[in-house]
Amino acid sequence: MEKILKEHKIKITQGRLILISILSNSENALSVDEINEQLKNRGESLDLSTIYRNLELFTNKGIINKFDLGDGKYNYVMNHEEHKHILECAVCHKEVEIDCPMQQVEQLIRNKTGFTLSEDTHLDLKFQGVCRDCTIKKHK
Amino acid sequence: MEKILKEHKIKITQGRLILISILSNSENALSVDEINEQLKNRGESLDLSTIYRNLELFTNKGIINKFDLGDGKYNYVMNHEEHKHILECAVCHKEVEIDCPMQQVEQLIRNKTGFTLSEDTHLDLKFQGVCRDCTIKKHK
DNA sequence: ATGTATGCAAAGTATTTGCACAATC
DNA sequence: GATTGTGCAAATACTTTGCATACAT
Repeated sequence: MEKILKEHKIKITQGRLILISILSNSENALSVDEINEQLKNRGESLDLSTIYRNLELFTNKGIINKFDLGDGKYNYVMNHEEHKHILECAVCHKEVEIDCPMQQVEQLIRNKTGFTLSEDTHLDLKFQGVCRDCTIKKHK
Repeated sequence: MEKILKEHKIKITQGRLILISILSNSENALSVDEINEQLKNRGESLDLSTIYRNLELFTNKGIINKFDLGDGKYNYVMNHEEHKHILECAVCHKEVEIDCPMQQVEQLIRNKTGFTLSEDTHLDLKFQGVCRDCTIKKHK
């Protein structure tokens, strides 16, 4: 657990270690409520503001991802797949890089159906698109 | 606009017609704030509670979709692609049907990058997965 | 010792709900 | 005319922020 924090140059505190541990041990995206429950289960406690502040820190560092799974609040998961995809505009050929959006889709599907997608589901995803500028020009 | 409401057996009111009209005229997912702005632009007004109640109604009827685009609130779009995908468990071959999750991905990408994905991006999406029961058995 | 993290209390934002009145079929 | 929708006001849920104290290096 310490390794993750060190790698991202985050000061090590008891609370952060526990948070990372809780997140690492869950395949599901966890709500703040669920994280709090798990803290209680371990006989620990952290203030809500501390939890939120650290989750935001971890999110900014790319350690975790947060998604709304349709329940009006955020759910947090370890960011296992850090790979990117390239989007190329079909008109002007400008390129943009995006984080693979499939982790969110995987969480949504897991949440709604209980199905765990196989890891390679998205590997050959090719996105085709048109950038904003070219979209605007087209409409003129 | 009336047609959509009639098709779903929703009582026609002035407010609902305007809401559907606003949503129909936007390719982007709109936040409640943005919907409210557009109401003002048209010289109309609806109470927030009315807006929320109707958006929920439309969502339940499948007329619109709501997504969080990473800004902590919901954004609402007409549900253009109503097609489903079949998820088959690789172990027990149970099947589950899910709404195509790509509309949310498209909105996320449009929101973050300005790119509009081509409509056929997702047509040949094949999801492979394992259902909850079989996942649990595997871990035993 | 310095800088950063935490807890507490309060505030902010998005959304929901109860109820009386108004609009629709 | 009976039922359903709306506005208003208040409540709820989630998340954020300010500040004084505590912790980590």
